[in-house]
Amino acid sequence: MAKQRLTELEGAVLTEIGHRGNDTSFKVRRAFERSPSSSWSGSAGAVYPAIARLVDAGLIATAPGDTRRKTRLLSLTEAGLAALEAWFSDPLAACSIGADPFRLRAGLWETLPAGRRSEVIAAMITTVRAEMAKLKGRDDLDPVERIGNDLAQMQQEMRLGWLIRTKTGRMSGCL
Amino acid sequence: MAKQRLTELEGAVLTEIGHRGNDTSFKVRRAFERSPSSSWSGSAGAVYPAIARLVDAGLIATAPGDTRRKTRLLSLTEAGLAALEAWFSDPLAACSIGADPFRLRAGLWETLPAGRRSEVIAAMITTVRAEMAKLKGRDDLDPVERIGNDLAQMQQEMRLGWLIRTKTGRMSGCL
DNA sequence: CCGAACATGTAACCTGTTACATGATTAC
DNA sequence: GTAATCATGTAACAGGTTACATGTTCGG
Repeated sequence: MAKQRLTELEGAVLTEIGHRGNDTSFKVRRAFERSPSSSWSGSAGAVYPAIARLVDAGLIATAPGDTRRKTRLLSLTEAGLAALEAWFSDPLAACSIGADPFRLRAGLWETLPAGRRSEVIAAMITTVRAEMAKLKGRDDLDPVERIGNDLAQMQQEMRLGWLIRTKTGRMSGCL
Repeated sequence: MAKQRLTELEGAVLTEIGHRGNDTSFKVRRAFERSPSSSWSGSAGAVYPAIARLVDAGLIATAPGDTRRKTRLLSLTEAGLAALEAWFSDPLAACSIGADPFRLRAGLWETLPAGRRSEVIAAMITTVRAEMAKLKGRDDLDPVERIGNDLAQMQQEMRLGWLIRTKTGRMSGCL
């Protein structure tokens, strides 16, 4: 009955329901769709089955909402709240490295010939700046999401700093 | 025949073969197993089928190696090299946000009662320091992987800074 | 000789993606 | 009225995880 360990998606679903006021499956799904992170597609085929699993595991309770639209209001059970806290308090899971597309690719840019490398680095700088502007423009965030958004901005700033250091370091060597 | 778009795993496989001297399926797999990132399991059921797909797509060429052990030596075809470069040069893919377990959880720590929150933050600080030490201890890295390792360290340093700022900020309010 | 590491793969299962299907409500 | 949004799901497919199966080579 009780789930062994929550996936990232399941933890995020419990977060949406427990701390972000998204009380229907649709709102949870839409929240993922609007997330700036590329790892959340918010596809119905992922979110609805995940919620169904969590209901089966006794972590989410359902109550009838607007009956004409057959909406189901979702809330965390006590077990769900405990599972969520266990999920987000686990240091090994929280502090692990994760999947960063930038980190995965950055080493390869150095293997390019100098001209092409400058082009690619310049394109990356432009794109990081654009992504950062998007993150800064988000203003309808609750406190929980605000912190995630701040951390995402800090990561983009870190990338930008690295790109600029790399560029100037290499360029000065080429002149 | 040609693949439409490479997944992160497929791009990483081509990287291992093209720029890290891992010329057999087993070495590629072992490289993923030893990666500090939690997103690579290096499971045979992921790596071998991925390589098979890339061979089918004409991106990887195979040559017989030690025949007794039926090893196959892998190398990138011209198409494979081009696909790899397209993969790592795409700015939108490279600069997207990715899946960060820390960012996903950090907002929730603030929802804990003060005592529990201090405990959790302290545990996170300890774990981030330990992870950072592991990253610093890795010394058998080629140039491509070295850059990825540096970026991972920078991210852990960023996390540590955030944790300490959060802790002191909150603690001073509590005193 | 025996265990660890090398070397390659498969099968069952679970999860996520894409695309489809259905229908109600709201804004113009 | 009609297009967008709300609202809930399913089916086919792709991909990853776990566990298993098989055999070789090397160090002690």
